[in-house]
Amino acid sequence: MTLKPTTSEAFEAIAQRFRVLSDPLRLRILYRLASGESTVTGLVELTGGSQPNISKHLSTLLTHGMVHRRREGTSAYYSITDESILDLCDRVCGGIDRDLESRRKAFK
Amino acid sequence: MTLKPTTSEAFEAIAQRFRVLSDPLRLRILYRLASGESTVTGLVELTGGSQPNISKHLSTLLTHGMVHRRREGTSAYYSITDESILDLCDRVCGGIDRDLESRRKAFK
DNA sequence: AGTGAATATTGCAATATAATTATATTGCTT
DNA sequence: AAGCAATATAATTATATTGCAATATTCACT
Repeated sequence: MTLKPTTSEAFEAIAQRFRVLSDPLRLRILYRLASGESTVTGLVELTGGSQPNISKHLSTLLTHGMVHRRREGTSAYYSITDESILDLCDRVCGGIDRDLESRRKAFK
Repeated sequence: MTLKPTTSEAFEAIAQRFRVLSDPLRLRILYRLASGESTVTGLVELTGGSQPNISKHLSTLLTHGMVHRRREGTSAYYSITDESILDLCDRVCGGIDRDLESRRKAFK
């Protein structure tokens, strides 16, 4: 462990980041953006969510600096700010995977 | 990216893990447990939280497999199940750090 | 200016989460 | 078995989050 948070502000900050990632729809959006930028409409079509809902989730992702917005005409193109965010998700995925695997072993 | 979640169950599962990590007090507990197991009372003293509150947070951490509980007498010794959880936190810390650093540069 | 398309915002209802207080359980020790 | 210490569980209140429906904004085009 290289960085050790001590103040409550630090813990709040970390918790907040995790919270942003704690919604399935936001995760879906991020994974989609991993393969390149997309418009709101594109994300609406992919996810099946409503336009206002997607828009709002994108707004929170933007607020927390996880995505970047490029405006062009009436469209807004969103992209991932920091690819390492997906590394995080990947690690969590791996953790779940290992967890399920070990439970599977214990089962049989 | 090695694992790509597709089903909504998968996204829910990932989101859920992030959600467990999205509370400052739970993070504080995990960081404390990084330096070895601890009793509930120990964590109460460290964090300044109330006993029932700490107990409940430990219970959710236990439910989601992030900590292990060892009972001994009237005491319960909690420890981290998987150290890699803290790697996650560390990465988030690093992300915040880089973020602040770049903003600092942009500022001056 | 007026219309339509893309995106953003707001108000509302439902649900979920967190902390507190009070109470219950569990296991020593005498 | 009674009392005490450590932990766990309700029940309650306050707050936050989510999604939907309706509305607003912004820009392009005629």
